Amino acid sequence: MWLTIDPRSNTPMYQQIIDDVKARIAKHALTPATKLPSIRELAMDLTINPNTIAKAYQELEREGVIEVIRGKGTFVCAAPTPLPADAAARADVRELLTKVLVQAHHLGIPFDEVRQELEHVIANWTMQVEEESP
Amino acid sequence: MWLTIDPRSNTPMYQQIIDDVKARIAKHALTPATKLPSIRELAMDLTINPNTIAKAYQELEREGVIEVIRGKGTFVCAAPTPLPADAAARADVRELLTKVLVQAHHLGIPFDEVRQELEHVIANWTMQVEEESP
Amino acid sequence: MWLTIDPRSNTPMYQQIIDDVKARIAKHALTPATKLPSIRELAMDLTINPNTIAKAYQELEREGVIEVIRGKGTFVCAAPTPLPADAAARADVRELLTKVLVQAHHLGIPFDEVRQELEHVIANWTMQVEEESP
Amino acid sequence: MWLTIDPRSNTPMYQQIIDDVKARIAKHALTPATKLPSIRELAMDLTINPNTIAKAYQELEREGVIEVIRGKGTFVCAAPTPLPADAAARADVRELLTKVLVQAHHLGIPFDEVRQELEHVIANWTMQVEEESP
DNA sequence: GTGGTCTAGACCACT
DNA sequence: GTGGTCTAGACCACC
Repeated sequence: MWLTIDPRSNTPMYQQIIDDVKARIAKHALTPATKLPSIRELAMDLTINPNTIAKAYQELEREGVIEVIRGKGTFVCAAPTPLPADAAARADVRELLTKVLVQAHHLGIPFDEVRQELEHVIANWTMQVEEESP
Repeated sequence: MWLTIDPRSNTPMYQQIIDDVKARIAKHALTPATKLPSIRELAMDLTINPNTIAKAYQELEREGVIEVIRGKGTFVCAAPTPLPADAAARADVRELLTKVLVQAHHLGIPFDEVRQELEHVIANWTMQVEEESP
Repeated sequence: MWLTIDPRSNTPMYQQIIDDVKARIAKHALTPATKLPSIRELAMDLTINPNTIAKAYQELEREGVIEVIRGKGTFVCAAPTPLPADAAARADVRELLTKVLVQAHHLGIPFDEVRQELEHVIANWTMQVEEESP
Repeated sequence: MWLTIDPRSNTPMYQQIIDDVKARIAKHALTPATKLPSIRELAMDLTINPNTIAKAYQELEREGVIEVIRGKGTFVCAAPTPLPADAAARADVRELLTKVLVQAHHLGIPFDEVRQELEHVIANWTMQVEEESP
């Protein structure tokens, strides 16, 4: 019903949870004010330690993605980032894209196909919510 | 004169070396058969432990990016990956692009701007070789 | 009409109530013998659990700030602390001021400005009664 | 030799460590590039769990106060905040000072004495490095 | 019920 | 040697 993580991945489990929640929010599969499962609940579900989920939730709260209300639960925040257009943010994205192109080159994929893949991913946005934690 | 790495970064130093070499190759700043600096040389240059560079070179060789010839030195390999168009490779790129879009969303950057940034990075390819691992 | 509390804050709600009442008294916005709203009344107003307000009132009574008279209501006490000048109290204030200066340092604010801010706060005392617990 | 914390305080131990390190830096008892004791070392010294210190160090790094160099240790950062004068920072200090004055009022300490105490604390800055974690 | 803190002890990655 | 992650299980504060 909820997210699936891979304990054997080289990216830590708490980070996988963070990434997955952020991905779900970006894809509108998780809307503002939605209540996330409680730490213990999710821990049981994933059969991992509650501390690991607590760490993920704390980091997400620190990033302003979710908010914790004492004794009530944790909820998805309203506005992700109301800033109009940050230069640092654009540089950040540019750097990520550079890394994608570097890897594409070493996989033998021409830039044209990267463009196509980007269009493909954008077109199917909000559709695939499963599978994004290798 | 050669690559610059940041010991403070949370990405391990050996990984920074790997990323930098692969980026230079992708940008044709390092062409096949080019000789890389020796481990000791580079270690002195960066004032870091030779073991760290050895680890990076080993991993690069394992990936088929460079070639170590005993007694001669280490050299950039010829063809990165001559496969025409691997499905797994495309899925790999698609996944990376998904992550970029997720982060762009949380930075408040619309998809249009991501497209623009991709074009910008492709247009300036092979030009900027400095600075991509902080 | 009355105090406003923030359930999102990391300081507990009952503590916010305590702080707010004490601040209002210190600023003479609440004078001795004034009747506070009843627990049920306030609970309805803030739409929070009556237990939370009861806890705050209990603590305020324990500190001698307010007085609960069964069947009549709760009232602001007369003299906060008539002691002339307690050494322990001064040490207490000194410690708090130390913390302020430490934080000011890490915010890049020189001590001169802290002095100015103190004068500013003292000058505008009893004027602003809203907003001091987010 | 190093900091002393109180396990029975209502402020969590990891927070006490954070506060103490920041206080020492503010008082120049800890200068940039100084190496902090290792997690295990400090854990032995304080006879508390290494995880608790790890949490404190991580938070301090997140705040930009210290920096971790993989496999080497943790060090005090150089510039705390080079910003000239932030309005939000001043408001932050103002809010803290308001709280100090509120408490001073309830302790029966007049504002004049608060002023004196502030001068006293500033005058003796960098002198007392012991005792600030009640 | 909720999340927050702490302990004990383990394993891993990096230098 | 360093810090980073995870587990098991405990206790507490808040609502």
